[in-house]
Amino acid sequence: MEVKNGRSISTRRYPCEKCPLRPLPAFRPFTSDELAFISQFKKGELTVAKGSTVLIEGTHSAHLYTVLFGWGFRYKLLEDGRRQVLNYVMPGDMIGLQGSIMGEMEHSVEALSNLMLCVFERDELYALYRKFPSLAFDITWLAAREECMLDENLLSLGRRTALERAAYLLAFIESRAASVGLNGGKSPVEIPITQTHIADTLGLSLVHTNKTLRKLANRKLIRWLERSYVILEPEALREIARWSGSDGAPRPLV
Amino acid sequence: MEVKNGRSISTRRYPCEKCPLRPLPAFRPFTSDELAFISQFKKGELTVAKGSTVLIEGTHSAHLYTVLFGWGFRYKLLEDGRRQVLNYVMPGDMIGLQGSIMGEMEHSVEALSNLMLCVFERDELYALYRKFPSLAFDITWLAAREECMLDENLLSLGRRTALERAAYLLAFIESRAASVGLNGGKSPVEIPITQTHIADTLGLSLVHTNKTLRKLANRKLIRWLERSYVILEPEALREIARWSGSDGAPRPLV
DNA sequence: CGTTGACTTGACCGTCTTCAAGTTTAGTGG
DNA sequence: CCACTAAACTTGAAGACGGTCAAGTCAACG
Repeated sequence: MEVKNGRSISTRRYPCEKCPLRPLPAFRPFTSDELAFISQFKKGELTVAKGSTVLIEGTHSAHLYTVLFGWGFRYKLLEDGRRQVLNYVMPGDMIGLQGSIMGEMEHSVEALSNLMLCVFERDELYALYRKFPSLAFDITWLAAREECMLDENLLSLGRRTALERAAYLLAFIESRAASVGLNGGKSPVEIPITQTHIADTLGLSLVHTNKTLRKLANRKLIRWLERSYVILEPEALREIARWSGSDGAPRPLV
Repeated sequence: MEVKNGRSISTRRYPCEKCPLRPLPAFRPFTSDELAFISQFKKGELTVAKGSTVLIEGTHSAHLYTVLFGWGFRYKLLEDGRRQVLNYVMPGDMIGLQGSIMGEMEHSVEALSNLMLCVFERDELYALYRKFPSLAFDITWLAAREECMLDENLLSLGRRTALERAAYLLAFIESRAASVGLNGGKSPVEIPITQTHIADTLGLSLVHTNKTLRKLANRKLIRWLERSYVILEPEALREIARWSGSDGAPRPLV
C-alpha cells in the first residue's frame, strides 16, 4: 500500500459483487451484466484522510470516483479566499464527472471524514457509453440529480432567510445521509462538519451562523456534539424551511 | 398550425441539416450519421410566446427541447411566492432533461422572448443512448455544463457582494449570448429582462437591485434601453466580479 | 504548557429590505 | 384619439438582518 498526501491506494477490499452500498433500498437493482462491467471498470480503491483534498479546481484528473464510505464536500474559491461550499458528497455519489467530461475541474473536493473511493479511469468512460447504454443513462441520471440539488441550494441561498437556510441544509443532509446508512445504524444522524463549513454553505458569516444554529438548538431540533451536529427533528426543520423533501425513489449507483 | 396557451407547433421550418446554430464556432462539428439520427429524433418545432410558461414544476413532460431561437429562464418557487431564477436558457441549451430522466420537473421554465424550440420525445431518449453513444455522451456533457454554471451561480449568491453579483450576472449572460449570436450581429448584447428578473436571480430585493444596477450604469458599463439591458463593458464587469470567464471551447448541440 | 482550531458572545455598524409614493411606458377599450 | 390601467422603473426614509470587530472559553495536540 502506498501512502502520499493523506491518500493511499489499497487492494480491492470491496469487490463490486460484495458492494456494501448496492443492497440498500436507495439504489436500483443492477443486472449481472452491468455488475460485471462495473467490476472491471473499477480500477481500485482510494483512501483519503479527513481534511485532505481529493480534487483541485483548475487541474485535470485522470480519474473518476464513486464514494464508498465517508463524507466530503465540493467547493469553489474566489481569488481573495472567500469560499462557497457547493454541495456535500456521500456514499453513492460520483465525483469528478464534470472534470472528466469537460477537461478541467471547475471546483475542488475535500474529505470531511476518512473517505474511501472506488477509482475509475477517465479514459474508459467513453467505452462505458459505447458498451453499456444503460449505465451511460445512469451517469446522466446522477448528473441530473446533482443539478436538482444545486437548484434547491440556489433557491435556499437566494430566497430563504438565515434560519430557513440552516434548517433546510441540516434537513437536506440528514435525509441524504439516512438514505445511505451514514448514521451507522443509530437513529439520529450525526454530521461531521464544523460551523465554518456550515457558514460557507449558507453564505453567512461564521458569527451569524453560530447564532442561527443556536436558535435551532434552543428549540431542541438539533444538538451539538463534539465537532458535529445531531439532527433530532428533521420533520420540524423541513417545516421551517418550507421544504417538502426529496422523492427517495431508488437511484442508480455506478 | 395549432395555437394554444401562447404555444404553437409548426411544421419543420428548420431541418437539422440547415440548422442555423450548428455552423457557429461555439458548437462542435457533427458527423453526418449523427446529424441524420438527430434529424429523425426531432419531432417538430414549438413556438412559445414571450411570457408564457414552457414547463411547470411538479408536472411530467413527454417532451424534451433544445432552444433554437430566443431567451428564457428556469426558476423555482417557495410556497409563499418567493421566486429564485436558477439560470437562463439560450439557443443550443437543452431544457427538460432533468424531468425526462427523473420523471417530475423540479423547476419551471418561462419564455423571456418569443422562443422557438426543437421538440424531442422523452420516450426516445433511451433509444438515443443505445444507438448513438457519442450523442449520449454529448447529453451528459450538456448536463455537466449546466452543473458548472450552477456552481458559479452558487458562489455568486453565497459569497459575492450585491455589486459583484450584478456584474457577474450581466457579464455571464453577455458571454453566453455573444457565443450563440444572440446579439443579432450588433456588437453590444441586449438582454431582454426586467429588473424583477435580475432581482430574483441575484437573491436581492427589487429596490436594491435597481440601486445596484444604477451604479453600474453610472460607470457606463451597462445601459438601460426599453426594458432590456445593454452590456457595454463586459471586461470591466468581469473584473468587478472577479470572474475569469468561461472557456469557450466548442460544445455539443443536440 | 503553549499553541492552534473551533466555538461563543456582546457591541456596533452597514448592507439590504421594506414601506411608501412617486414617474414613465405600453396596452386597452370607449 | 384619449382616458384608464397595469407593469416596470425610480427614489427616499426607516429599520432589520446579518456582518465585522473584539475578546473571550475550551479541548486537542505536540
